[in-house]
Amino acid sequence: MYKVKRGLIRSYTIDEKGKEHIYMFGPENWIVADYCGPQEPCQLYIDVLEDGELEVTPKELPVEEIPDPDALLRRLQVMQNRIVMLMSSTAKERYEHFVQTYPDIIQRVPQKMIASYLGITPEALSRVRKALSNRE
Amino acid sequence: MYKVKRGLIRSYTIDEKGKEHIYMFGPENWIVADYCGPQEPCQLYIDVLEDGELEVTPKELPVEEIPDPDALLRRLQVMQNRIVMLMSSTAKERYEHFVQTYPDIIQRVPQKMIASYLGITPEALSRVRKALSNRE
DNA sequence: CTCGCGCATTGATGTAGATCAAGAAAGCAA
DNA sequence: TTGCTTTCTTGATCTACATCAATGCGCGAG
Repeated sequence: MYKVKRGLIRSYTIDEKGKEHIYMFGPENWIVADYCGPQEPCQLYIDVLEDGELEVTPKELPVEEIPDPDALLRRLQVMQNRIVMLMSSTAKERYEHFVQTYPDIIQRVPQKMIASYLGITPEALSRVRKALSNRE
Repeated sequence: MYKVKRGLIRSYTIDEKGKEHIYMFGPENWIVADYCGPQEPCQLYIDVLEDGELEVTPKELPVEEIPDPDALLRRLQVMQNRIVMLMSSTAKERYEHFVQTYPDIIQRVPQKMIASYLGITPEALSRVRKALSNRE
């Protein structure tokens, strides 16, 4: 469980076909963690995109001492939105939503990572962007 | 925030095109809630599939008094899996995973709801099932 | 029983986005 | 600067799944 003080990190999985899927970005003040059970192997990888400073919490911590329970609720909310979005929106809609929600992140990571976060290929994202910029 | 004592409930959204998307099923001992912010309108609907008994917690409850914080962590884990799955798996893989994970629910709800949970159409689910039963 | 209605199945066709391949730009090291 | 690597773009084709439409199958109400 990492709390980002400065910098930018990402967490992602690699599926059976070897493809990376970005699960979330962690800019300043976000908490990034792999919430897997106590014994099961975690399925997320985490790495650093921009140097910075992290605060690490061991996952053995008893639940009662979770530093910021509100953050958990906010996280649930974000994930809920993400699921609804993955089920009901097109690539274009998802991208527009991402731009609105995380305008700063767009500047800070390569497009292929945004594509990966959105669940589409870099090619598809490129075309979406083109379509949007054409119709101003 | 509902805790299911007996019975079966579901939560779902309705998108702009009027389509329903089942967000989760709530069998015995599950907690179902819409984790939206304090003011924003909730986006989930909840209704009952099998009569039973619910325990209701008002959402104004301060975070510290959340009855079962472990449940929140488990929930995060389930949602994490769901997101990864929506991004990386085909309809068939998602269905197989669902069957393994919730074998009982399959018996209890109509297929169209399972399709909706998986993010596919009932027709597509029907074909997936046919394909699976053909190759034994 | 039988009528009606929601659910499941099946087929034909459409489409968003994936995949493959090849260039063009943009970093970045030396 | 030059060259090398990585990212972005563009086009052609392919495929999983959606959509539309028709048919069959329970099942509950009358």
